[in-house]
Amino acid sequence: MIPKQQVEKRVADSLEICRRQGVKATHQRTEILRELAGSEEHPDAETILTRVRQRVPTISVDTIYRTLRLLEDSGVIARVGSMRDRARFDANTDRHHHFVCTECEMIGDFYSDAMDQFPVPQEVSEMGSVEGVYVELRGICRKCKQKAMKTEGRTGEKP
Amino acid sequence: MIPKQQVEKRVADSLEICRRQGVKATHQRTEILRELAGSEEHPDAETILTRVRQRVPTISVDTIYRTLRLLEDSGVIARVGSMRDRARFDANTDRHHHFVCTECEMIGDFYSDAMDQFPVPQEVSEMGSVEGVYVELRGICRKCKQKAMKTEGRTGEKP
DNA sequence: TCCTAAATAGTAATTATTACGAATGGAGTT
DNA sequence: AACTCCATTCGTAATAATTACTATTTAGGA
Repeated sequence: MIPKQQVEKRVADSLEICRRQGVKATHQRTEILRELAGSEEHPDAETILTRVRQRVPTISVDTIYRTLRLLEDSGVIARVGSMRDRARFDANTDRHHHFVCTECEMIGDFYSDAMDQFPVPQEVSEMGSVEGVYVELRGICRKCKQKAMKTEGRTGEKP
Repeated sequence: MIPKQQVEKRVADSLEICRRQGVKATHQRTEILRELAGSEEHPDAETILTRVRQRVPTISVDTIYRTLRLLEDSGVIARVGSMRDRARFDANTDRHHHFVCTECEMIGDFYSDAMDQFPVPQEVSEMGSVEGVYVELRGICRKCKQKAMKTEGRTGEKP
């Protein structure tokens, strides 16, 4: 669980960045941001909608999606996760990367100076100018691995 | 343009990998694979459908999507591109990464030993076992940058 | 050749996301 | 406070991409 104080700081910082870009800090935007900043699980739009509705019961689907796009464009949230599933979001603006479990879709954050400081290959410089990096490590998380072990143990058993 | 010989080799190799997994090499699958292997632009499902139809006029939407999923699961093609747009595909199975233009969605391949050999941080090892890496460099491609320059030149002009 | 499971075509259904039009709300002005 | 103006939101409809269904076809082994 993320400390409340930390959540509020992130919300305040993000809204400040928005304001500097002329994006107003409405009640709905604040709550969406707060929901995301307080979550470690990188929720999808529907999950965010359900949760925010507990506090803002009339919030609409349109507002959720519109706001998520807006916040993404403003650079205070990011879209993460393998593209085979629905979009998921992250309000952590610190430079970091993600581990994605291809089994259960769990997404975890991690930090890596090495990955942050990639040398941009010549090849790429010739294609254009690099402004961001997205790194995703994919694999099987602990939980899923254990589950697989158990299931494997059963193979060969009589029914 | 990719040399025909190279395309055919890629197709043959991919089908061989499929067969070893018990996946049959049907006409449709072969043509979808051939289309992808012969393209450098990382086409989306619809584009693949249109192009393959010139050779296999009766191929269905279902077959395209089903096959793309199957080939992805078999590991002979990959899903690429920023998740804000539709899925795009790549039949290049050599270890490589992508540069994506956030303006025009152009996708270019590049190779980088440095990125291939990144040390997996302890943090991540604790989350699970890493089986793949997806790296995407994002920015503005040459073409779009030039276009932006021209447009910028116009600002301030009378209408 | 014949058999059987797997694959496909054509179409319908589902799901996520975006768009629309009326209504609301907030900042600045008088 | 009342008024204006423009952005934002709500509720719902529409769109776009992807997946599912069922009858028919096909591949590949016995």
